[in-house]
Amino acid sequence: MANPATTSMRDHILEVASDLFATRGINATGVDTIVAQAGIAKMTLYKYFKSKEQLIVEYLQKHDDNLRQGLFDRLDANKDNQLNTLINAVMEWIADPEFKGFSFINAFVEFPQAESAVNQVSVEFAQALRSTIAKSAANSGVKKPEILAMQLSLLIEGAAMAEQMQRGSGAIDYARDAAKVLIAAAP
Amino acid sequence: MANPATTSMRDHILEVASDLFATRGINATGVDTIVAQAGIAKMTLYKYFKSKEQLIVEYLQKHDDNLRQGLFDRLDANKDNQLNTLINAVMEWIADPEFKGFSFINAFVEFPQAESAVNQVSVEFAQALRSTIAKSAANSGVKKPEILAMQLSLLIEGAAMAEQMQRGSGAIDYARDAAKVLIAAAP
DNA sequence: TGATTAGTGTACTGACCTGTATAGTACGCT
DNA sequence: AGCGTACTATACAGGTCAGTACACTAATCA
Repeated sequence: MANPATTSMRDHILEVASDLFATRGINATGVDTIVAQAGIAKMTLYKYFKSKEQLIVEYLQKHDDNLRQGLFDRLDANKDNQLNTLINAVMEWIADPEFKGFSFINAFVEFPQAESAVNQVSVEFAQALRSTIAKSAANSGVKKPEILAMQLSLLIEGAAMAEQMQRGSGAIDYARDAAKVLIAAAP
Repeated sequence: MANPATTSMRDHILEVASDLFATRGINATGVDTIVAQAGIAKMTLYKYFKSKEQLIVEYLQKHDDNLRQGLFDRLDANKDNQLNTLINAVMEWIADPEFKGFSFINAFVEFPQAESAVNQVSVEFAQALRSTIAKSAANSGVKKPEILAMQLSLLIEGAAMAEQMQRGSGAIDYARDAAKVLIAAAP
């Protein structure tokens, strides 16, 4: 492990696992791979996480926290024109070369069964993002913030997929333009 | 197997596999499961398909053909207002309770590595859908059909994901509304 | 010094994976 | 009757999966 003093073992493991989940996919990443990449013993992983599923759920949680925190920081810094600020922040997030897709979408696809805890958590986070957008819309005086939020989240999720599938396709810019049109058209 | 006279063995296998891929996920569906569900011997599967990967690719191809054919039929039946016809057709496709997501998106997520044949085929089909939309846009006299097509495809893919994650969320209707706004705003 | 704690390394279990080998059966055609 | 084809059933190879057992080392702290 690189830096045991500043980074706790638990965080280190979660970080390595997150990176592998994001780049290779969740199901395609075995526990042995995580252990090897983290340079630790398997027992250590299972000391901090009771199962691979727990690791996955915490990975989703972490990504959600990061996204959420980034958005809130931007929104706090720019109190007016919240909706555009939010859209710009999300699009920059997607445009980052390190972006590997929204983890909750990927996890949802990899765990399609509603009984799965991973599936449930994914759905929750998708709804949370939508409700964050809705709050911004409400603050901007939009009459039916939930509807606009849904529409914007479609654009956002679509842009994330498109940009993942074909980097530099222009999806981000066109999504931003479309968002502006939809925002302007919302009562 | 149910009906060997009207359905060839090969089609039967592909049909069973497609159903399992769509409902359980591709990686989560083992060859043994397909074989058991189809009521055949494993050797028979490998007589018709040289690998699981080939089965996956043909599954994607089949779904793409179905979607494409459905759209063309609708477009042929309604020569004017092609863009709205197309959007309506896609949204009905998604609203179908049997709809389990666009297979090319799910496959792309399950096979994130660009080297994978499944990944490449998925990207191709995503682009093909976009170019179908672009043609309709061009026929409708839109100035920059590729841009509008990209925006509409974001909405479509987003709506597919949202409807998958939460049935009856209204995503479809709001996506349709958003599409109308974007189409009206396109030069 | 001695005990506790954190972590390592290796080997293992039992299940599941894709793909193959092999022997046998059912049936139609000539 | 004899042959070829299509398919089945079972077993297996070789690998990977998640998760556990156990003996070991190194460091900390009383």
